[in-house]
Amino acid sequence: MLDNYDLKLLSEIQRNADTPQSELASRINLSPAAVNRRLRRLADEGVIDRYTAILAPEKVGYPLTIVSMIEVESEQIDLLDAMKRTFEACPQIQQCYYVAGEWDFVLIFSVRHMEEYNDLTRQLFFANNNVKRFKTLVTMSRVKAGLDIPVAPSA
Amino acid sequence: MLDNYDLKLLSEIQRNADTPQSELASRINLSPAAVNRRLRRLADEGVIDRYTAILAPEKVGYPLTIVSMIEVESEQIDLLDAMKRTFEACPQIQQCYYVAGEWDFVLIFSVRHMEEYNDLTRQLFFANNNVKRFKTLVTMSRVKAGLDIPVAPSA
DNA sequence: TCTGAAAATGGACCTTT
DNA sequence: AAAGGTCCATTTTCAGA
Repeated sequence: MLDNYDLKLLSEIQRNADTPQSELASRINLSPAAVNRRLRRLADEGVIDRYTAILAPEKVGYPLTIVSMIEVESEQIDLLDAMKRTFEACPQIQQCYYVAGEWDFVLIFSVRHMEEYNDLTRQLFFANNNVKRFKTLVTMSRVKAGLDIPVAPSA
Repeated sequence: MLDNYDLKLLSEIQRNADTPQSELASRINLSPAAVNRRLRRLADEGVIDRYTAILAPEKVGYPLTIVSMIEVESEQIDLLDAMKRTFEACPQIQQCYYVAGEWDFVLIFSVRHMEEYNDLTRQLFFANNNVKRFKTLVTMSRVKAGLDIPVAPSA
C-alpha cells in the first residue's frame, strides 16, 4: 500500500512540511508532478492527518509542561467516555492516552504557570468523582518533543 | 512582543499550516503581505519552531503507543546527559521529558509491535546501569495527540 | 513525463502612525 | 523607525495532454 517513495516522502515532510514539492522530487528521484499526486493521495487516504506549525512553548508564554497520571474509580464505559471528552476539550491538554497498567490515563499539559495547572486539577480531577487518585510530574526539561513516526524506507 | 495578530496567526497555523497566506489574511483582516512578513518574522525568531506533517500512526504501521517512566540510579549530570542524548537519538521515542517527582524520565514511544518495544527496553533500559527501575503503560486509545499550544488572542 | 495556467509567495516601494 | 498596503516578479502547485 505504501511504497518506498511514499515512505521517503512522509519522512521528509515530517522533518519539514515546508519543503517545495520540486525539492522533494529531486531528493527522492521522482518528477514534481508525481510528488504532487502522491502527497494528495496520502492526504486523501488519511495517512497524512494534517499539517501543522510546531511552536516553541516558552516563546508564547507556555513554559510549563506537566505530565499527569490518573487512576479512575470505575471503568464503566460511559464514565470513561465522559472523561475522554472532557480531556479532549481542554485546550491545555496536548495529549491524552488511555492506558493499561498501574494508571488509566496519562495526560500532557502545556500551561502558563503552576497556578493554571492547579486550577485545572481542581476542575478536572478534584471535581470529578471518578478520579480515584492522580500524580503530577513537572517537566524540568523537554528533552525531545515531536509526533514523528520513524517511517524509514526499507533498504 | 506578540500582538493579537500574531496570536491569531499562530492559532490558525497550528490548526492547519496549509492555509494560504491570502486566506489567513482575510481571516484576521490584514493584507497578504503583512501576513507573509509576520510569518517570516515568527519563524526567524523561533516562535514557530518548524512546520510538520502529522501522520496517522496506524496507517503507517506504528499502531502501538507506549508511555514509560524511568527512575535513575544517579542524577550525576554527565550520566543524565548521556541518557538524554540516547533517548533523543532513538527514532521510536517521540517525546522525552526529564521530570521532577516520583520518576525522572517520561518517554512516549511509537512502535510497530510489542516485540519492538521489548527490544528497545533491552537496549535502553536493561543495558543501562543508571536505570534503576522503569514502568510501562500500554496505550489502548490515543484520546488526543497533538502539540498545540492554546495561544488564544486576548479579547 | 512534460507543459502551461492558476495560485501563492515574497520583494520593492510608497504611505501611515 | 516600525508596520501596513499595493503592485509586481518569481516560485510553486497542480491539472490536462
